Amino acid sequence: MSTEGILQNIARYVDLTSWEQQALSALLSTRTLEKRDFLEHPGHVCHHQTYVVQGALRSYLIADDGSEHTVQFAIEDWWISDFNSYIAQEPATLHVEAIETTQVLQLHFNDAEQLCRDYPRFERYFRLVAQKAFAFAQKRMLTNLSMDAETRFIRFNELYPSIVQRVPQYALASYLGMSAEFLSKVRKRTLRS
Amino acid sequence: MSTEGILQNIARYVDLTSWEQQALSALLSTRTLEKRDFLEHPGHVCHHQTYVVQGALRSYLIADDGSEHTVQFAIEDWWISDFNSYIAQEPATLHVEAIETTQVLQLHFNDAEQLCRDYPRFERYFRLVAQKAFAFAQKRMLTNLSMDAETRFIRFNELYPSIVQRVPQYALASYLGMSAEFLSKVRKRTLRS
DNA sequence: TAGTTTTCTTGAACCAGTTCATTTTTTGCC
DNA sequence: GGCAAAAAATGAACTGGTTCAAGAAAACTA
Repeated sequence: MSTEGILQNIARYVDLTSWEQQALSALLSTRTLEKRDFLEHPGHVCHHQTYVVQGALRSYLIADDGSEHTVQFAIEDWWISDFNSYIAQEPATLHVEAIETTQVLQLHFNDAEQLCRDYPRFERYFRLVAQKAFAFAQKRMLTNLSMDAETRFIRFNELYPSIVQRVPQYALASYLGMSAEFLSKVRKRTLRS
Repeated sequence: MSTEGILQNIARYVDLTSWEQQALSALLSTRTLEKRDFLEHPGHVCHHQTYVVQGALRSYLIADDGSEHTVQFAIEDWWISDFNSYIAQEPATLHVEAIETTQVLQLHFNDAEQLCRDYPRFERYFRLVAQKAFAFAQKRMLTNLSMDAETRFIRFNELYPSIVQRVPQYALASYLGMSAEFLSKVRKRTLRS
């Protein structure tokens, strides 16, 4: 099982002993998804946090009017879930779906909590990750509040060119808070000049 | 010094020993702000996390065109800061300003980190708080992506009526992602019916 | 490699929300 | 209580972005 990636990721935040590394590895389960397979569904409690080894996933809401709104993309080395469902262990509202063939590692909520209890370093790791995620979410909010659609696309394209390449445009549009048609026009405009 | 509130808040997440409670209390500093006083300024590193004992604060960005965008409100029993600046210890981009006379408790970044190292329960507390904050931020993002201005106001008014009462309307508008003028019209419409 | 499905593009009509300018109301303060 | 400053309301003109409908291009599938 390929846990090197995830262990390296964690090593950027905390130094795990090899015993701790083993404890984690023992709890991770591998899973492979084909494009359009779902990892989570609205109405079902999200029991796992999912780490992407290879591939790309996206979480999104389908609103009452049928429109889709992307909450998150996850490519290699990112965690994804319906996070609210995961931490509260309440029914999910989001879909988590594979954008391409994807290999993931999953950690069950109960196991993650147990790890945190048993080993302070895991508690620390998940604290630091959550804090970073929160800061990121606030930045995104601010970007959407303060910048127009074109600027939002240009920025995102600078920051995450690899996601722009790999993800369907309608999904990116719904992440950036504009219609797919408008993103198409914006791309034409900006990539021309 | 009035630390009962904050200790109760923490007790909702973890059980602190009285020794741990004392360790925290010793590190907290009280501060009183008048309306329009600033707690943080863009360009200065945000060294503290601030807990509101009594009063109301708001954090916001001033964009290049001079427009204000509210990131967060904090009333009694909430934490506030320029969170990105705080966790990365980088210069802030946000203002944190008192909306009314406000009494706060402040915890220095270094002290918070030390507490986390010394006492796993603090690490746990800050993990749980950060996770909840992240889930909240994702929900807010989704609300802004998927609902129109009027619905956003109605929802916010249902969830946080006390904030709607206490906060200037232009600040609320900039939090909800609409112009102050439009919020004024929306209010008229919805409060009439 | 033809046929099917999915995604992307394009243009025209439209509208939710903005902007600007002005007036009214509320708040604070000596 | 009276004056100044800040906040809220109001209306008219405008615009950034949406919606709808239709066609073109990619991407799968057999």
